[in-house]
Amino acid sequence: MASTTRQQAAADKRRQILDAAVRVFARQGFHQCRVSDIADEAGVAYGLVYHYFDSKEEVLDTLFLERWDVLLAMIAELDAREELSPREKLYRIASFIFDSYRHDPELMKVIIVEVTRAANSFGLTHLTKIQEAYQGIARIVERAQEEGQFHTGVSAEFAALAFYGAVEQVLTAWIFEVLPHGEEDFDRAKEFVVETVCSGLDVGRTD
Amino acid sequence: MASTTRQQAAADKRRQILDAAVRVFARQGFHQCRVSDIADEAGVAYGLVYHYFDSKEEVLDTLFLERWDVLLAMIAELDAREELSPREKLYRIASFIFDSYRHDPELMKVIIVEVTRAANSFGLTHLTKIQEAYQGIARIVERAQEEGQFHTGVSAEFAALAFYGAVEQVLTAWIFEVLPHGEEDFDRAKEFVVETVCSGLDVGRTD
DNA sequence: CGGGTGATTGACTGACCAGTCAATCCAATC
DNA sequence: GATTGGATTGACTGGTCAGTCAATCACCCG
Repeated sequence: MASTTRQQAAADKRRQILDAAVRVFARQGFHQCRVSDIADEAGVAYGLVYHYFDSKEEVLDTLFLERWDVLLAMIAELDAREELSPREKLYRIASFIFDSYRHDPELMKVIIVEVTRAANSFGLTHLTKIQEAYQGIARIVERAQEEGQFHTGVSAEFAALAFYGAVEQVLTAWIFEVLPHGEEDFDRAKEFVVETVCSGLDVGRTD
Repeated sequence: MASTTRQQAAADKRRQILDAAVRVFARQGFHQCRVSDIADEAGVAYGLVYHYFDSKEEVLDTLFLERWDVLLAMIAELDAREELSPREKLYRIASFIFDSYRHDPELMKVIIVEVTRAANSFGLTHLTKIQEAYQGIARIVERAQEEGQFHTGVSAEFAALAFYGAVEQVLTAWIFEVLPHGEEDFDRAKEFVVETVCSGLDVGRTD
């Protein structure tokens, strides 16, 4: 177990750097911070960051993928659950995303602001990964349309984009404090987004 | 009128620089391009950019505000039009934005990618302006709720965010070619976004 | 014309910072 | 207690660019 201790210590240091990076990226932004800021925040020498990562970008990269892959797995799993209504599926996706923010606002801020909404070179690197999320949502909508639970007047791709766009926009509003967000707002937001996308704003629905 | 000619020439040069900046920003991105790229594209000396603008950012600034102020005026004007249904009002806002893209995709790409979705220092500078758009849309929704045309189960702010988020997401998908966009897709997009937000995806509506 | 004012030029400077690297440390192993 | 190799250090380098500025140009007015 001796070597395990060594490996464990190394893995801990790596994580320590990643955690520090989240705080620094959230506070200053990816482009505005220096690698030395991350090292300082982690209480580690400058060069060590380059021992564990090839570049500054790879640090952000790692943070994004760690979390995004969980989302993708979650969407895929949801798609297969025949017993759930499409509305319930969308509700769970919205829940997952909003709860991710509730649980770790700094990490979600970094992911949304520096990757998902970042149209610069970096955002493009992960375009495929981001698209996978849209496509997963679109598949859920499509299936609901085939089964007659959603009407077919709107293409599934558009619907997925609209749903995801609404979620991200609310999150962005929270991140930049354009919209207040107390503890109860998280659950309201889930309901609201799903309600809007599924039932719309018009009066005269059954619901 | 001699001095007018002089002034006119100067104004033309300024515009020439702005137009070049749109192309360069759209092609390379704000942070990725150098001021010399703008000057070269405009066929003008490096220093002249600084004769007409205080900084690289002021160039982007100017491009954004020129267009965004038109949008804000349009929303405000729409809000006052008693005879239009809320659905029609939202349709016109979506139309304005999508048509702006159709008419000048490079400019809209710059505005969306480098300002509206740019959460970095620059996006924050214009947060207030961007918020004004949300608030304008929210006012339209609110008014529709008061008059019983929209149900009150969703707060007007959330609805506005969802609507704008959906529009921006579709635009972003076009910009990054995640979604194809032939000439007929513009009109489809307007319908789809408004349909989704107003009537929702559920079956069993009157419409 | 001649002087003045604003337009135009582009070389240069100063600051910044990602990534490198040679040196040092230290824990595990024999 | 000597050896080895990964972990750790931080000074340094090389390249990039925004913004400055002194010089030059061209139009206009008296």
